[in-house]
Amino acid sequence: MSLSIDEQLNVLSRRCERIVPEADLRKKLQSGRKLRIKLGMDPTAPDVHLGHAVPLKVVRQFQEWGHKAVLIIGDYTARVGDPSGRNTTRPVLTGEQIDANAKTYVEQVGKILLTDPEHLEIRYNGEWFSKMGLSDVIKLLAKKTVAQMLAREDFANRYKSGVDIRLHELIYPLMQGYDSVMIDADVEMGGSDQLFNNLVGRDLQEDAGKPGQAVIVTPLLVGTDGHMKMSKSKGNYIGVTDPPSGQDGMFGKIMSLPDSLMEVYYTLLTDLPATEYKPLIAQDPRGAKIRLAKYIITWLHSAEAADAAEAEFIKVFSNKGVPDEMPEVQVSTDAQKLAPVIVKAGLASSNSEAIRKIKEGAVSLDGQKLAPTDFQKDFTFDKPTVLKLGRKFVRIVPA
RNA sequence: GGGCGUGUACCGAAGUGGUCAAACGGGACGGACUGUAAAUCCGUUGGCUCUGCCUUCGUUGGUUCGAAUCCAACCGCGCCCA
Repeated sequence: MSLSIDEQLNVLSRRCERIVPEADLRKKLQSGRKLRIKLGMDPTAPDVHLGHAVPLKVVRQFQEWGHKAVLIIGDYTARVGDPSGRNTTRPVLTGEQIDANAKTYVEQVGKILLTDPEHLEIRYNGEWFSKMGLSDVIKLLAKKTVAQMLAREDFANRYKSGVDIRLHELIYPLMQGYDSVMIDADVEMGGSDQLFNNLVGRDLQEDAGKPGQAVIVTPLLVGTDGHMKMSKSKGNYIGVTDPPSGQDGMFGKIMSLPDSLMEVYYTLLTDLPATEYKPLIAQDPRGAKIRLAKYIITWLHSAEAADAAEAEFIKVFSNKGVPDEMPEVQVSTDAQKLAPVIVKAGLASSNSEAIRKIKEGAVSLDGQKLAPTDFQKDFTFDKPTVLKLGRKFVRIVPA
């Protein structure tokens, strides 16, 4: 349990892209104090995914060494509403939505972190921001210059390429940094895109006459598409509460990852030694993927769920079978066209799309592929029937 | 406040009076192949009561037999000047 400081830093290095400044972190670890490890989350969407899991795993590591995680829920910033992304004015979230999101956050984060009060403190930044007056805000703004803010890479890029930057976005780093001042963070965790914001926190703390936090950033996890950062809005994420199997389950999502991602996923999401997974990936990429899928499901669900998911996967995809569990739609027993049924089953968003899919040969009933002209036919469902479109299955049940 | 630009489908981007539901690329989705990988090939990518009809090219109103294309006003965005 009592690793030397060097050993601790070595453990951390697996998931840390940068530690700034490393000497400072070393000093904090040496002090023997119980450190406060800050991690901020915006409750704008209710899903925690594997991309978040990377810094969370590091936080968990700190917890196990006896330190305390401080989770900041950015309720105040969410309440203001972030209009970045020009054409989609994001609706301002209501207090209830934020509370609901925050609650599920804490639940989901609990899959990864220790949640007892000794190890976890949860704070909402509305606690201090809601009390600030304009003069306080101006004082905060005066801490930094425009040039300093524009030094941030993504601001600089947007500015250069003419994508607008709203003024409140410029002050986000300051707000986030102010959180660090208020909770006396010793260390702030984040993805590598947070480096700038986190360093602002360090500056603000020192400016306030407090010790500055050390900043640790983790690599960004690439999403299931294989090239963009995992994020909710890109739809390329694996949620920590996703079901183990099924069409949107973890097993399938992990199996469909590009091989090129295997090594990073093993490094960031498992604790297996490189000497073990590297040869595995090289020799048997498919086996490596199955092992990874089972590892992650065991971690976030259970070993039994992992076995079941594997069995299901082999049955459905390796042996082209039919899954045990699938969503059901109730449909009347009258003769009817198939397209509306496909829409009702959620496999297409319009009749036209459903008809196209039939014409493309993507649709089958009980394993019988439909002919392109079958969209004109009437079908009668007097017994349960398995409808398949692409990889997705739905059971049609007579009502 | 002034000048100059610009606004096309999920994104980028053609199209400057009819042959435009709108080229092309990316993405996405399907099919073949496979390891639900990659690569490759093929198809689809506004809606509908589907061999036809309806609605779309920032918004509204006009010109015209006919407009994404011309005119006007308005709105958004960018750059420059103040």
